Amino acid sequence: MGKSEETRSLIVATAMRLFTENGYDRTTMRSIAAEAGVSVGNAYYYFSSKEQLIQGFYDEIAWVHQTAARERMAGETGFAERLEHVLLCWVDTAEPYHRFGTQFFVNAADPESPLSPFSADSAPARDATIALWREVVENSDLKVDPELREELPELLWLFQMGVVLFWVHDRSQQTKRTRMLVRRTVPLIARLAGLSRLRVLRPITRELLSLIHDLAKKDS
Amino acid sequence: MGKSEETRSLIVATAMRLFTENGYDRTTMRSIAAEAGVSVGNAYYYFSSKEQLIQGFYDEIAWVHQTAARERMAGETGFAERLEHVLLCWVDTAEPYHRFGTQFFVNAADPESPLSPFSADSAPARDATIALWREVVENSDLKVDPELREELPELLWLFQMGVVLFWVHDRSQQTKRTRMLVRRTVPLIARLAGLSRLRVLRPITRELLSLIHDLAKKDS
DNA sequence: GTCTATAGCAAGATAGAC
DNA sequence: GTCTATCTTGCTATAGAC
Repeated sequence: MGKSEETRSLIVATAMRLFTENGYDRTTMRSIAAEAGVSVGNAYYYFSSKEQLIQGFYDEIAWVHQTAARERMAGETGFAERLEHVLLCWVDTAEPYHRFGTQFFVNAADPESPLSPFSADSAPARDATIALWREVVENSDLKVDPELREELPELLWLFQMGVVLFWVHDRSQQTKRTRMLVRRTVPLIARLAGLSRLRVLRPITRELLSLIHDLAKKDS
Repeated sequence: MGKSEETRSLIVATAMRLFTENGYDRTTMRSIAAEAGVSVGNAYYYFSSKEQLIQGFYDEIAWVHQTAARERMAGETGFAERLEHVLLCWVDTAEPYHRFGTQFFVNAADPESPLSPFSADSAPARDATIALWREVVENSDLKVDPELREELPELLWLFQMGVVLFWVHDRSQQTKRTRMLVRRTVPLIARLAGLSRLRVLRPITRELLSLIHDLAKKDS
C-alpha cells in the first residue's frame, strides 16, 4: 500500500469513527483532518466533499452484508426463509450505524447525488446487491411465473430500498419495528408471488411486469 | 393584509423565485434578503432557518392541489377515475417546481427534520391530505372490505408519497414517466382493492391490515 | 412588535505556494 | 501530495430606529 492509499484510508477510518461517535453533522472536516493528523486541504485532496466520505461506508456495509447473508441462507431452500434471512441480516449489519446512518441515507435521497442508490456511480454496488437477490430466488424452491421470476431480483432490491427507508425512520429500540415489518411482510410477498399464476391475478401480474418493463426504458 | 404579513409573503415569494431560477443551494440568505429589499436579520426574524422557507412552499402547493383536485373529481364516482384525477392533478400542480423541488424533498427525507411528511410539524398538512383521500374513497362507488376501506385513505396517502419519491427521481420531459406510472398503477390498485374480498386474498388482506395496525402503535 | 445595519462565528470548500 | 491562508455562506448577536 503506497503512501497515497495509506493517507486515504486513514482519513476514511477517522471519519467513520468520528461519525459514529458524534454524528455526521457534528463532525467537522476540521476535526477529521486534525484527528487524522493531516490538513483540511489534504482531506479535500482525497475527497471532494464531506459527502464523498460516505461512499466508503456504503461499500463496506454492502460487502459485510453480502458475505454474512450468503452464509446465513446457505442450505436453506424455502423462498420466504431465504428472503427473511437476507433482510434481517441487513438490519443486523446496519444496526451499529443506525444513529448516524440516517444522516447518510438522507444524502442518498438526492437524485442528483452520486450517493443515490439509483445513480450511475452506485451501479456497481447496486448490481452486486441485485446479484445477491438473484441467488435468493434461484436457489429457492419458489414456483412462480417465469417472467416474474426474471424481474424478481430487481423487485426485491426495490423492496429492500423500501425497508431501508422504513429503517431510517424507525425510532424503536434495536429497530424492532423494522424487524417486525420484515418478518410479517416476507410471508405476504412469498404468498403473493406464489399466487401470481392464479387465474384472477394473472392479468394483474402481466400488467405489472409490462409496466416495469416500460418504466425501465431509458427513453420516453 | 398587515405590514407583517406583507413582508413575510414578500420574503417567501422572493425566495421561491430565486430557488426556481438558481436552485436551492446556490441561493443564499443574503441574496434573498437583498432581492426582497430587507435585511438578513429581518428574514431570520420571520423564518428561523433557510429550511423553514420551504414549509411555506409546501403549504401553498398542498392548498392549490387540494382545491384543484376537488374540482377535478367533482361529479365523478368511479374509484379509479377519482384516484387518477387526484394524483395527476398533483403532478400538474408540482410541475413548475420540479427542477428545484427535488432539493426540497431531499430535505424532507430527513426523519429528524420538521419538514419530513411524517413529522409532528407536518401533521396538519398530512391530515388535510388524508382527508382529501377519504373524500376520494367515500364519494366513490368502490366496493371493498369495510376494514380496508377504513384504512384506505392513509394507505393512499402513503402511495402518494411513493409517487412523489418517483417524481423526484423522474428526469423525463414533463415528468411523463410519473404520469405513466400513475395512469397504469391506478387501475391495478382499484382492481386489487376490489379483489381484496376474494376468498384466496382475504387472509392476505387481513394480515396486511393487522400489520399496519401493529406498526401504527406508538409503543413497541 | 417590526426592522436596519453591521460585526462576527463556524464550518464547508478552494487557491496557490512548496 | 501536502500545507497555509482565504473565501463563502448559514446563522447569531447586538445595538438601535420607529
